[in-house]
Amino acid sequence: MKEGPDISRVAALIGDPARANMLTALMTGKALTATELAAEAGVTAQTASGHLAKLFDGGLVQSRKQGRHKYFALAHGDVAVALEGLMGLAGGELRTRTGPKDAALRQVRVCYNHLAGQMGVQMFSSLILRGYMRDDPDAPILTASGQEFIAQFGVDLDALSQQRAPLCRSCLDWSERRTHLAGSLGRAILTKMEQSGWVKRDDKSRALLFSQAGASAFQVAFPETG
Amino acid sequence: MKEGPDISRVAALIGDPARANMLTALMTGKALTATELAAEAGVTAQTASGHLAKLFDGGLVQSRKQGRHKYFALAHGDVAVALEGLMGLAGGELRTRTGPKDAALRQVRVCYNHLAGQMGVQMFSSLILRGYMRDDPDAPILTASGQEFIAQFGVDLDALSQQRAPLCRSCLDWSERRTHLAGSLGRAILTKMEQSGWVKRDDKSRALLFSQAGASAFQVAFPETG
DNA sequence: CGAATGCTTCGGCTAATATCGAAGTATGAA
DNA sequence: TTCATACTTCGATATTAGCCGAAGCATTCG
Repeated sequence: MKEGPDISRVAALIGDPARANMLTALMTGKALTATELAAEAGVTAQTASGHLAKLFDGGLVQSRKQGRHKYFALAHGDVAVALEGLMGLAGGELRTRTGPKDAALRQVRVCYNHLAGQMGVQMFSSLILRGYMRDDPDAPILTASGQEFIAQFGVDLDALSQQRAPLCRSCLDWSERRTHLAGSLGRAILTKMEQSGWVKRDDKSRALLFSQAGASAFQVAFPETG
Repeated sequence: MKEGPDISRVAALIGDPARANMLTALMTGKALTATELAAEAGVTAQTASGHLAKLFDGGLVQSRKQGRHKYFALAHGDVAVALEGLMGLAGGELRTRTGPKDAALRQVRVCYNHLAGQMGVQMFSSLILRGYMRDDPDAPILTASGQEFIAQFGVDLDALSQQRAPLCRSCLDWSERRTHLAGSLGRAILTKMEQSGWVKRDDKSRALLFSQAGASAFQVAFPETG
C-alpha cells in the first residue's frame, strides 16, 4: 500500500496559506526575519512563530539567530525545486519585496571590520563556487586550494590562526540577506584591500569607496559566477 | 493576504494522507477505479468519492467513466513531477525503513510514464555525457547527434514533436536526488523498451521488471560513462 | 423484472489546527 | 538601570475538514 516516502506530511506543511506565503517569500533565496515573514503571511507574530517552528521541524527551512533577530531561509535547493513544481500546478506568479535604502550602501559597505553588501556576498559565493571554501553548517572552512589562494592574495594565514578569534565565520548580510565572510579572515582580506589601495573607508558612514583600479582588481580576484 | 493563485491550495490537496496515497498509487501511470483507490487509501467508498472530487476540481486528476466504473489518472505529467519533488523532500526523513521492495524501486521504477530510479538517472546522464542531450536550465535539449541516436533507437521524433506536450523535460528523482528524463520523449523511450520486450510493468506497483536480455541491451544503449 | 455492484450525496460526529490575547524570555538601546 | 523590540509559550476559541452510516442514482447481469 505504501510506496516511497510519505509526501502528505510535507505537503500538509505547505498546504497552509500562511506557511505557503512564507515559503514563497523565501523563494528569493534571501533570509527574512520572523516578523517580516509574519507580515508576509498576514498573521500575528505569535502565529508566525508557531508556523516557523513547524516548518523548521519539517526540515523545510533553516534558522539562524543573529542578535535579537531570527533569520529564516529555505533549508536547501530541493525545497525550492519542490515549491516550483507546485507553482507549476497552481500557475502562480512570483512577487518580490525587499527595500534597502541607500544604493551605495547596498552595493558595498563595511560590517564591523569586513566586507558586506552586494560585493561582500559576491566575494563569498565566488570563494565557494571555485572550491576555495566549503559552506559548512557550523562555519565556513577554507580548503587546501583556498589556503593557497588566500596566501597568494597576500594574507598571512599562519599569523591569523594564532589568534583566538575564529578564522572563518559567516555573517548574514543586511541588504542582500545572504551570507558573506566574517571572522578574522574576512577582516584580514578587507585590511589587505585597503593596504593595496583598492578601497578607502568613508569617515562618516559605513560606505566603502573603491578606486576604479580596485574595483577592476576585485572583479578579477572574485569573479561573479565561479 | 489572499492574493492570487495559491500554492497552498494544491499543496493542501496533496497534504491529506488519503489523497496522497491515491496520488502515489496513480504514479504508476495506470488508471484506477474509485474503489481501487479507496482501498489504496484505506478509506470507505464514500470518503474516497469526496476526495477524488476534490482532486478533480483541483486539476490534479482526470477521470473517465466507463460502464459503471469510473477511472482516475493523473491529469498530466506536471503532477508527477511535482509529486516526485515532494518525495525528494520527504525521503530524507524516512531513511530508516528500507524494505526489500524499496530496494527494487530505487533501482528502477516507472514515474508516471517514464523511466525513474537508478537506471533512469543513468540513462539521462548517459545521454548528456555523450553529447546527445544538453541539460539546459530551462529544459533538456536534444542535440543533432541526439536526434539521430533517438531515431536509430526506434522512436519517431516527428510524431512526437507534433504533440502539444513538451518533448523533453527533466524530473527530479526522489531516490537518486538527480534528474532523469521525462516529457513525451521519456515516455516514448519507455514505450519502445516495452515493445522491444526489454521490460514489463508490474500490475500492482511502480516496479519495472527487466528481462535479462533487456537489461543487457539497456547497458549497451545507455552505458555508464561516468 | 429484481438483484447486485459501483459510485455519489446528505447529515452528524469527531479530531485537528489555525488564530489571537496575554504573559514570559532575551537581546539591544538609552 | 530602565525601556523598547523581537520572539516564544500558554490557554481558549472557533473554524475546518475528514470520516462513516444511511440512503439515493446509475449500470449491469441473471
